[in-house]
Amino acid sequence: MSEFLTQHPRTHTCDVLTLENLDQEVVLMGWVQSVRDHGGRRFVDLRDRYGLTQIVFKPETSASMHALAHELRSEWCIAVRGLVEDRSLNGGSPNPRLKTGQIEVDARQLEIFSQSETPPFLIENQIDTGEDKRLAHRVLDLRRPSLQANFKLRHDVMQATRKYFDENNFLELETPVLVKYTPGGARNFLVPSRHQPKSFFALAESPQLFKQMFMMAGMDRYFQIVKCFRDEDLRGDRQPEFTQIDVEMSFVDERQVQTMAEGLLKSIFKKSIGVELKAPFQRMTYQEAMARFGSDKPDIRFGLEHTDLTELLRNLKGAGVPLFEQTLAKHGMIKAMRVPKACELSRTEVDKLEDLVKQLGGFGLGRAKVAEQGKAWTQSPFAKVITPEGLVQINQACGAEDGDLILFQMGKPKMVHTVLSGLRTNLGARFGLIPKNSWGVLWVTDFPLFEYDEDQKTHLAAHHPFTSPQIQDLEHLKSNPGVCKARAYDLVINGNEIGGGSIRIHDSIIQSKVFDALGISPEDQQAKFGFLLDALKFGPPPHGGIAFGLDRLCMLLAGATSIRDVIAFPKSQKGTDLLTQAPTPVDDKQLRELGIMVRP
RNA sequence: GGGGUGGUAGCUCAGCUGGUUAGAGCGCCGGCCUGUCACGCCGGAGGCCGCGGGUUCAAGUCCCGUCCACCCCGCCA
Repeated sequence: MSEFLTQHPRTHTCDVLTLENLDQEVVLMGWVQSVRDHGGRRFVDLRDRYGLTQIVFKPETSASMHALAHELRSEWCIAVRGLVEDRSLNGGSPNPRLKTGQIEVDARQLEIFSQSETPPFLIENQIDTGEDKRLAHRVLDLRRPSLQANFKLRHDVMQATRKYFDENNFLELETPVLVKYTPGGARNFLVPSRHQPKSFFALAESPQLFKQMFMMAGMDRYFQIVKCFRDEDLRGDRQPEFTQIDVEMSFVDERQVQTMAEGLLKSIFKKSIGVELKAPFQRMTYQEAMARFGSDKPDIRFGLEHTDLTELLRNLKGAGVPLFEQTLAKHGMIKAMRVPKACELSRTEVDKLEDLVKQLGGFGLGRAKVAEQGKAWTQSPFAKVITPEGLVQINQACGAEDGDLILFQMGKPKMVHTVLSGLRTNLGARFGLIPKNSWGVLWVTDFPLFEYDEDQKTHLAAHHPFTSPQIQDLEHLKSNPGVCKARAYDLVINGNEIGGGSIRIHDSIIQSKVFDALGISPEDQQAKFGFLLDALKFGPPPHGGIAFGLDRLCMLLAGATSIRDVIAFPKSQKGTDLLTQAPTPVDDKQLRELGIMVRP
């Protein structure tokens, strides 16, 4: 039994003691950050969640404790009782970098709760350890002050969220995790049913339909901080299980959902990092975002905008450049990005950009350096063949002046946008064009309702099949689904998709038409979504909502570069848990019980 | 599914065109040290060079395969 825990409970945390506590007897508990042993003076930095406090062991205070302190090693868990002393009165010097740097605790009593093996890496903020090792020893990794700060921030975000929605009459309601499997969309994790052999649940990829049914049930305003599961390939900002702030409201249009979301974001930014966001947020249509930035989640904190040259060059019949002519003949797109001369790129650096282009799926990188008052190009494969008129018009369209570099990309629009926006992000970061401590927040609106899938030769829902079409497009649902726009909106922060939502369909006739456009037969509609269609028969309210990626939001607020730094126990990129080694095979007995046979 | 980067001591990394006994810094262990806080000084231990093949008189180094981590494309209604 610990004498400390029964007789001397903790009196303070390691961040609070100052000269105001002089001569008080205090009890601190925590981990040994470091030991500096001078023989007659032994210094220990004691660390807990809150901070560091220096402990000093002196033979004249306690010879036995001074001797015991000799045993101490990094990460041992200890308790210390002693008097708060002024460092500078003891022949020492204050440490201005520590909140508690004016004082030290002269230890009269030391208890070692537990010893520690030598940790595989240092517990300090500067992380220079491979991520696989950090994840394998996640408990130690989480002891780092920087990660502890991340999780404090995550807590603050969640609390701000709950408070905000509570104050605005939202109910925090829960939805099932084990749900009906529905094909389409993200791959589902499957859970075999023991009671219903050969049948499976899916883990919810989002609470979408349940929150809509809450609206139909008259709950009026719903929110939930909820885990979602998607069995897709991972990225730095994507985990197979992640957390959403999920919201749904009745009797609203886009603007009201967005205003509510802006209030939430303002509150979260204020309470977690003390930043005042200005609302309403900037707005941009999907079309404009793609045209100017080649992305539906543009980082608007810097320039390097794109120019579409397709029409211009079509009018000029390719302007003498065979590559342009071929692209136009194949109905491809030609876009350019002006890199101002301030962003100096050597020829070899531009050559290296070509590698990036290929990584992004492009074939090559057209280029031209503007010279002679915009009358000539150098360092360009097009320079010899382009018509003078074409050259001048391209320069003008791009706003390019002498010394500027124009980068070209042409082909299928999707590829052109992927490559050019990838280049933009890369160069923006390389030239430090992104202002520090700035927040590029915007709504992207007017998304297409459908995307055409070239493999399946069919239209798929761009957002999800319950998204309401814009009213002027209703007539095109059948005849020309490709032009229909959705009442959908994304919230983008610093080039990250942080949230997305829509106004939903509350009219069963329109819902059927959308299903028709998606090529889902009436029988399938009934089999897959019968419960929803049924609910739509009983007076559904107009409703809409939004969901935010809590992990991504916390990542941005924490200044982290990976979502894994704000998830306590994340998975590796292959979806495995390096800490517990999950997933693992299971016993035959278990499989038999579930009626499952595993292929060898 | 595809492309890229990396894997050498506990950690971070160096190791050239293949050539003696594979190095450094930090950490670790022992000793000394009464004012450190990146403490200092002296001494010491520590290696399946990711794994499996191959080429060669000789492989950390070259070739093939494979595993793992990370980044990107596809994918993520």
